[in-house]
Amino acid sequence: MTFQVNFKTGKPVYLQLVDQIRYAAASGALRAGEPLPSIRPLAEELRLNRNTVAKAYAELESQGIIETVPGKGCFLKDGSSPFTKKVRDQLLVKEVDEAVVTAHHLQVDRADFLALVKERLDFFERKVAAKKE
Amino acid sequence: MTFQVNFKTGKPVYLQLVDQIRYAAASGALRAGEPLPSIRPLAEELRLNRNTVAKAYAELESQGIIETVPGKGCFLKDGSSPFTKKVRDQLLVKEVDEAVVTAHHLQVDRADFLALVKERLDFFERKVAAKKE
DNA sequence: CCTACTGTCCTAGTGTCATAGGACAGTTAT
DNA sequence: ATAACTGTCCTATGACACTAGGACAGTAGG
Repeated sequence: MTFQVNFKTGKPVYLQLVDQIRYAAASGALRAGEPLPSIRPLAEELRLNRNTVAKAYAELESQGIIETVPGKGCFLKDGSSPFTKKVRDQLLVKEVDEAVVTAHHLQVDRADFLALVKERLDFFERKVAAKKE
Repeated sequence: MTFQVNFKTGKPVYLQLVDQIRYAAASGALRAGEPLPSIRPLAEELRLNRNTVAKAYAELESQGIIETVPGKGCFLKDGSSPFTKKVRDQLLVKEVDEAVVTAHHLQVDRADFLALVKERLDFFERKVAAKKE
């Protein structure tokens, strides 16, 4: 659970944090019900202002990924996406299309692309399995 | 070749244009060597400033997708990605991972996700084929 | 040459992002 | 009750991205 932010990328720091926490949750480094690092200590460790970290957590809560309990802290929610199947597909199609369009411009053909997708699915599944033992 | 931008999304307008032109190129609406709409007329049609459109075109050129000829205009380049296989995979992995992580949080399982990816690949292939006739 | 078109550069105005610190409400243990 | 935590809200400030309009350079055709 070690995060890294970069000021030079142009991408807002709080969104970088959001991505990394989403990634940590999907790869099993964080599990449902576990507490996230407290805002102030994490901000100090990353040399950020507490408000920047707080903004990232607020964004994660609005995405339904974490839950904050007043006075206690923030915790990773267990599954149960708050969206309907239709909305979830809309969200996913958007991201999948971006990858497909990029593959086209990079001249990566269908077979190579599918192989890459499977490889990354395996990668995450292995990570989650390793954490469960 | 009709584009639409939205000021309320928070995403910079010039990046929305970049996405749409990338999409148009990948789906066959634009083909290699064809000229893109001129900056000023397109800006007027979309009610944007010329520089906003110009910035989108500059970004596309830096991505190796279009080519601008001084005094003449901008044209869609033919394939031949300027990146090595290794760099291309790095770029793709980043986008694929984002989709995989999102799928995890949306509780979409491996089979459904792979089916969606194949469906979108088919979708683009059909569009390109339809334009070729 | 001159006009009309192409894209580009330069300089402002506006807004967002990140920092900073003060104050507040809820929880927990002493 | 007190102290030490948790997250939250507020305002102010500096840096930078986005948008916008004027002026400029290259190209093509009358």
